[in-house]
Amino acid sequence: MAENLEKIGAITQTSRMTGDARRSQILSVAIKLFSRDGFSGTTTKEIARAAGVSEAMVFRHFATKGELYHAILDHKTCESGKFVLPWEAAAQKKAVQENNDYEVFYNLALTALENQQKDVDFMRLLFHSALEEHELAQIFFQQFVSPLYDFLGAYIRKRQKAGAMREAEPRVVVRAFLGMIIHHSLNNILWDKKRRLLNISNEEAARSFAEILLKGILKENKK
Amino acid sequence: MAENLEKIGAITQTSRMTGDARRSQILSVAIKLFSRDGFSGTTTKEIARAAGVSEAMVFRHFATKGELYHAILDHKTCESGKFVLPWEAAAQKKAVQENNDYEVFYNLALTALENQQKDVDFMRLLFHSALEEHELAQIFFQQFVSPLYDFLGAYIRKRQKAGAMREAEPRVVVRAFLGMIIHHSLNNILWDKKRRLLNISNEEAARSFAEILLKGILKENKK
DNA sequence: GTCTATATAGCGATAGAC
DNA sequence: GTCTATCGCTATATAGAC
Repeated sequence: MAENLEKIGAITQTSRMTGDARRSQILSVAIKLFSRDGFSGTTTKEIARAAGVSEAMVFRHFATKGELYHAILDHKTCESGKFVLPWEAAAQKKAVQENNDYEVFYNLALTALENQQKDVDFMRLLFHSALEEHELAQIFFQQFVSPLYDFLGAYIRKRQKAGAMREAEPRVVVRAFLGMIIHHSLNNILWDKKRRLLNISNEEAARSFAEILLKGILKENKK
Repeated sequence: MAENLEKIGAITQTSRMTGDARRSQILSVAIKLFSRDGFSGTTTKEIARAAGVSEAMVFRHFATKGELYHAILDHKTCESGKFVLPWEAAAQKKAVQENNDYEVFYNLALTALENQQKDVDFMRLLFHSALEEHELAQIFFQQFVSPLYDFLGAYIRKRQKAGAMREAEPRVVVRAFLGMIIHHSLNNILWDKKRRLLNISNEEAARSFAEILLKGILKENKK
């Protein structure tokens, strides 16, 4: 089913390693494989081979295949949680305070796009587990998506009260904006790398999306 | 792995059926199962059980598991191709001719959202196969997504030339708009049914998305 | 810590009776 | 057209030597 393990970047370090080193090495090849083929599409044999150890070693470090998968999800959710939350960056806080709408949306879009591009494996893992209705989807949802809705929703509400934005349900606006970003990332991951339907830089995408959200595409404002 | 086959709506018709009837019955339960658990996550035994027949019957109708999967994808791509293409509807053609921007985008969004809601199985199947890099993704892409970019892109270009829309790469605008729609559907399918992050009608969503795309959310047009 | 060898179960797929 | 029975294979997981 999965042929070329070389592409996985299999570490052919066959010499003896410390427990922890081996453990994280197994983890790292497993991430690649699970993110490529999903949980049931990946075999422990493949993982062992890609890590350059016997299957028994995998089961020494992780009692079951499911436990290995969980370890990855935990690891990834934690690690990503740290670097993905864009609104905690200093620049973003400043933009929010100064009501610099464009900066707020542009920064968010750009940070998200870059992070998603940096960790394609995590994106694939997330989608696989969402489809499989694995708990990662829920954890990620609670830790990241939900707060993001709150943050952006609150900002929009503030700007509406200030009379700067027109009336519209903030959560719907958030969904629209996140939709542009995530759908674009998803396209990049799943199609565009081969099919080149749309080939633009992250900066360009972030700028376009922020402008569309704020100004729309019509020339005349016919409200 | 997959416990409650009852939820699949397993047909417990055990009496003798005609070949075609049995074939499409197997197809229909297989659609449910594949869309829920993906290709490698679904076993032929489950399919047989859900269809109320023996495994041997499944293999009489479909030589291999892969062939069954293909039959589903073909079937679904065809069937959906017919009803999903929104720009062929009369109302949509009229709106395009009359340069009724709002109607064009609203109709497209609403049609897409309704179709996607009608056929959740197909959406899940599509995502599974996209992640698995199955050919359905490519077929669907060529038959549906690509023409949609062309259609909407051409409309936007026309309106830009007429001076009604500001300069912006049409394909990026298309991506932004489709992003809102598809991401919203995806959320409905994967999360919202349980978590109720955002609970709005398709009409409301289509209206909001069309308005955001066309007018943005700012009150003043500060170009 | 790592291996080979193996247990056990479940998979896709087939044979042959009815 | 449908079944039971079973094959050959591969999956996860374990035992025990080094």
